[in-house]
Amino acid sequence: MQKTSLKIVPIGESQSLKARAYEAMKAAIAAMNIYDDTAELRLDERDLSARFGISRTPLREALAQLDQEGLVKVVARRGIFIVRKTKAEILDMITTWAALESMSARLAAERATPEDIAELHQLTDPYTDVDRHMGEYSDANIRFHQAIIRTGGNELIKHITDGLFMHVRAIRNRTIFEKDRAKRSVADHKKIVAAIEEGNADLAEKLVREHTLKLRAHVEQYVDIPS
Amino acid sequence: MQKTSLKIVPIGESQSLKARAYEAMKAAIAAMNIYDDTAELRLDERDLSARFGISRTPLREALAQLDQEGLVKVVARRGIFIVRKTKAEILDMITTWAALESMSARLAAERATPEDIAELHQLTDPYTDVDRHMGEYSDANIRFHQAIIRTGGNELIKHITDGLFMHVRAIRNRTIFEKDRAKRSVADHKKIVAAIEEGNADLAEKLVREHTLKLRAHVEQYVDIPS
DNA sequence: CCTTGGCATATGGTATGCCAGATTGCTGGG
DNA sequence: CCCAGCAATCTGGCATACCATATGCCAAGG
Repeated sequence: MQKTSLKIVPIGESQSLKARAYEAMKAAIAAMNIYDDTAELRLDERDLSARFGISRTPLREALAQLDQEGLVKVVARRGIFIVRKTKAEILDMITTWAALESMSARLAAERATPEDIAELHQLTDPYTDVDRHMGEYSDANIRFHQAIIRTGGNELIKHITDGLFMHVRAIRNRTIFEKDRAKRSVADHKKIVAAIEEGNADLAEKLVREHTLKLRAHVEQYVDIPS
Repeated sequence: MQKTSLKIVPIGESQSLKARAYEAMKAAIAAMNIYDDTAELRLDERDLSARFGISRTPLREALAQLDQEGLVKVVARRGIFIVRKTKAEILDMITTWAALESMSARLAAERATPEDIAELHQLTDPYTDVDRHMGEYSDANIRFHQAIIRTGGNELIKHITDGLFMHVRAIRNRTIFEKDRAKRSVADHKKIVAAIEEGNADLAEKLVREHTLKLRAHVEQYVDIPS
């Protein structure tokens, strides 16, 4: 090991235009909260490439990826459309999330470090009196679920849930604002942290699964997804 | 109803070159059983486009999708490489599969029709005397797991597992040929079918999870993945 | 005023050519 | 004989031009 080694860490972050277009598109779609407004969901290749200042080729490659990912749908000679999931698809997403996060909770119970536990506490404990922190809790709630997945340490699960994140976030944000749900959510979270902390994998998995399936049932019954 | 009505051709749908290139590439990769031979894993855009008889543009879009899917990795000015998963990634895949299939088993237990049950039996019962049917069983084994997922009825889970399928299939095929594992596999499958048949969701989920995690443990301990 | 056929236009699909970075191999100096 | 250095070449990235079809407007015919 050289003592004078430079920390070159080539951050010379000059990604390809394709990659940048992909990120930019994804961020733009995420920022528009697909399910709230009645926003325009039609896109135009030429317009986008002009606004990004690039040619259509790299943009089209980015769109092909977003298509593969299900965020967008390109229809020949018709246009490019931001995909709005149907209610059935959203329920499937929540179920899938339940499967993946509950498995992560199982893994987390087996391998969480004290730092991981501390983080989970930090995302839960301050909200015992949830009424006073509604604004923040919505965010903490989401970060809590991501923390469990991260603690589980399965990169593939993280990758897949990242793809679902945009949609699930929109749903969680929409449903958490009923006071009762927030209160029960916090209570659930505390039990989950406790189970992980004591290394009870079966219990942690079960609690997370039931917590998320509760959300699923709620959405199925009460939430109206415009189509 | 006119007697001389035209038999209008259904659709006459010709896919885009991009879509066809995508399918062709995927099939080609699947057919080469990535983990067995020491096959060439470098590809060349120009060569491929020439062999497909198309230009580079649609091919590149297909490759961008395969990249997004993780099947292929394109490196600027270096080449395109078929991705060989590392052992850690394969273990993550099996774990993810366990999460998704066990959730599917839970759903299956709640909604399986008599036809679904019959199919599961058909993929299990004939192999009680597994020694006599090793060749077929390897295939039936895989179809069994896919049948559970299909019966679960969650399209997203099906889509995700389809993406993992190529890799998981290679692993299952490689590990099933130890007679003891095959025998225990059949026994596990029978219990799973029974649990689904009697609508015991908790049990079905647990059995599937443990079945697949058993595979994970086996792979972790005994299978060597060349890198 | 309604129907109908065609033309203009919009929009994604494909082909092609050039660019720049990376690789490879040859050559000339040591 | 070895190796540094340069140049030809390989390879993916990007831009541009052209193609094919879906839509919509409009005019001609009834």
